[in-house]
Amino acid sequence: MTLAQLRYLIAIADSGLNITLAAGRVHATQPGLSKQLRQLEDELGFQLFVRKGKSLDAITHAGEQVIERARVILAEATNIRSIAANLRNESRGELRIATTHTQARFALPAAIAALNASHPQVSVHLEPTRDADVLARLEAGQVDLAIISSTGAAPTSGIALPAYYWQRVIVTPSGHALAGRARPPSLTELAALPLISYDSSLRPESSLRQAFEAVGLTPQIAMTAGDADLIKTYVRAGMGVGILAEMAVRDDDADLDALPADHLFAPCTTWIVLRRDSVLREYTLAFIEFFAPHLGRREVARLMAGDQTNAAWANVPHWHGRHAPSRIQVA
Amino acid sequence: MTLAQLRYLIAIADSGLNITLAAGRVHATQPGLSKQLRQLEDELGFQLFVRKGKSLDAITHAGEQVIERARVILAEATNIRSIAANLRNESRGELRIATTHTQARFALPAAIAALNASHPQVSVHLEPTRDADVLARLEAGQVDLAIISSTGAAPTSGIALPAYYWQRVIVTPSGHALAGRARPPSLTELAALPLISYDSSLRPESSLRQAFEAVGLTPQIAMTAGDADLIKTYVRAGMGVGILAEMAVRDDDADLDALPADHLFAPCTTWIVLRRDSVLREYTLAFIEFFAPHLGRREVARLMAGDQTNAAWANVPHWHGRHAPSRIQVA
DNA sequence: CGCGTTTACGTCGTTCGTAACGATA
DNA sequence: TATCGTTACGAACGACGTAAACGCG
Repeated sequence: MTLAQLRYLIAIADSGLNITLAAGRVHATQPGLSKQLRQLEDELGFQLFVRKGKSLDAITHAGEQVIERARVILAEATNIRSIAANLRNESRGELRIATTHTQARFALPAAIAALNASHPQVSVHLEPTRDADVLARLEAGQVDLAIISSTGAAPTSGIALPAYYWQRVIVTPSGHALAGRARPPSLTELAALPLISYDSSLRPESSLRQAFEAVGLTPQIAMTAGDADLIKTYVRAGMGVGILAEMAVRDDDADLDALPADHLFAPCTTWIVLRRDSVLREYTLAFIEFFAPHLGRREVARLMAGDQTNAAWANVPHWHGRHAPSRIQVA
Repeated sequence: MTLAQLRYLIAIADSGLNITLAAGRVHATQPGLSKQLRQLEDELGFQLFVRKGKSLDAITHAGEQVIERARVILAEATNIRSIAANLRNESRGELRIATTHTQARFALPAAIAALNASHPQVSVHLEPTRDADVLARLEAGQVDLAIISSTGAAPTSGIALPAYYWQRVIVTPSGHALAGRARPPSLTELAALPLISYDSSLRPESSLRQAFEAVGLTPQIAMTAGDADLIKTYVRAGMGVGILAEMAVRDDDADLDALPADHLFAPCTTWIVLRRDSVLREYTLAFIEFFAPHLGRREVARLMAGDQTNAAWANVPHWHGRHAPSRIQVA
């Protein structure tokens, strides 16, 4: 058993059991991986994968267990290299972030630009990931940190640092009846309109859905999209009223009206999630502080060490606090 | 960085920074380790050890961190091999146990004999370890399980399974005044006598000491020894009254009188402690069940998974329950 | 016939042990 | 001078890549 064999094993598992693809990803040749996999299986004395003909068809039960352990080994090996890189003030490196479209499009650019200015040698990889898969990618070690939102409690896997709070807003075409009035819209009024929101609002545990159901209403979701830009496009086209994150409404949306909806829906928290026991590169800490200024090196170190005292929770800002005045109308 | 390099690194750290000794322990040559260590340091770009002349003098701060990570890596590599060995019903193996003298001498022999009968290919290594170091050796991966006693709460490091309860007994030479009476001895009476007990009873947090101090008495410890046999020897010699674990009093101590002391001292619990996230060989589970029959495969699996429901706690036996009638007089 | 895996083979790099050297107490 | 670590060297092993063969859809 060697570190290379374990690395190949993980690459194969993460490439959908396609050895050729995995070989490319680890910058090696396909016969090399094939042979090393065989040798590992020989040494362990059982199959890690189920073969169908010559191809790999599935992961063995024992294979799953081994892969789980191998991930820990590779993560710790990376940690050791991070310790070394930090110690020698190595400025190059990469930062892999798994997050959702809204974060990547509206919340992250400022922080990434700042990081790029202060650490030009760091290449940032934004990995677009479906909501449900973000934490899995983090746990699998495919990314260095995850940025994800939730209503209420922090994600249970990994270590979650609260970055900021945000609210939903109601978006209509400019001049829509809803926007002109003195009184903010109610849930009942919204339920009568065709709504456009994120894909995740179709899930029964969606906080949007739950807000309606709590008062016995069923929203009429005319359309969903994974992407705030798409939602805005279809709102412009008159397909319905958009409900989306306040970060997604910007100055260049002059042809849209945005109404606050914090009286209707519970606030959301955006979390930075880190792997437990991971050693962070210096630039990762810098990025975290750019993104969430209340999370300085000291606070992150304390939270990573498992300190549950909520000192960091006290200063979590609302999204507004850190950016140019929003276009959201105050009713 | 290779697994071998990390193994050598740990061996050196665990051999008191003596490379020659470490080389012997990993069955390799001294120049080999020396070179691999240098290569690892070159790759990481910093010194893992502080040199004094040619010798290793201390571990670097960064070295400590790397060693910590390397231990995790090696432990997980061992776990993978354990998965494999279990899967192929490998009957050979070794079981390394760190424990105190009393356990090794009086509590473990039956379980080890039973294990040897059912798994003759398993070689058991009893590692005599000072009380305070038992858990450190477990965490360092030098042993597979630790067996340790405490009054009250479970050890915090690792996963502690309660094996049995026990009490202290008062041991006197046969015919001693204390033993002949109708009433059991009081703390006040004991405090007036020269006592012989374990080394650990000198520590201020010792539960023996605390029992006396709770009622404002200071015991007169005439002598301590690490070893119940030594204590009994000096009790026989008339040097004083022994206070020791009930397991240490056996049928062949006919020339000693033993009085129960559970009305004076709080009960103790003996724990089996396992590393978190360790994969146990089948024979380790067998051993645990021999030693503590209420800890079957299912219970251990549940506790290892982090289940905090105290189902296993309900059936923890007292030492008496599992052995031939004790010689301890019931007052 | 294309895609993906395995087999075969030659080269290169690396590790390891032996032996000699060096430093330190 | 004994102990421990480093350097030097040669042999052997093992990994890797290229090229060709094999199976499968």
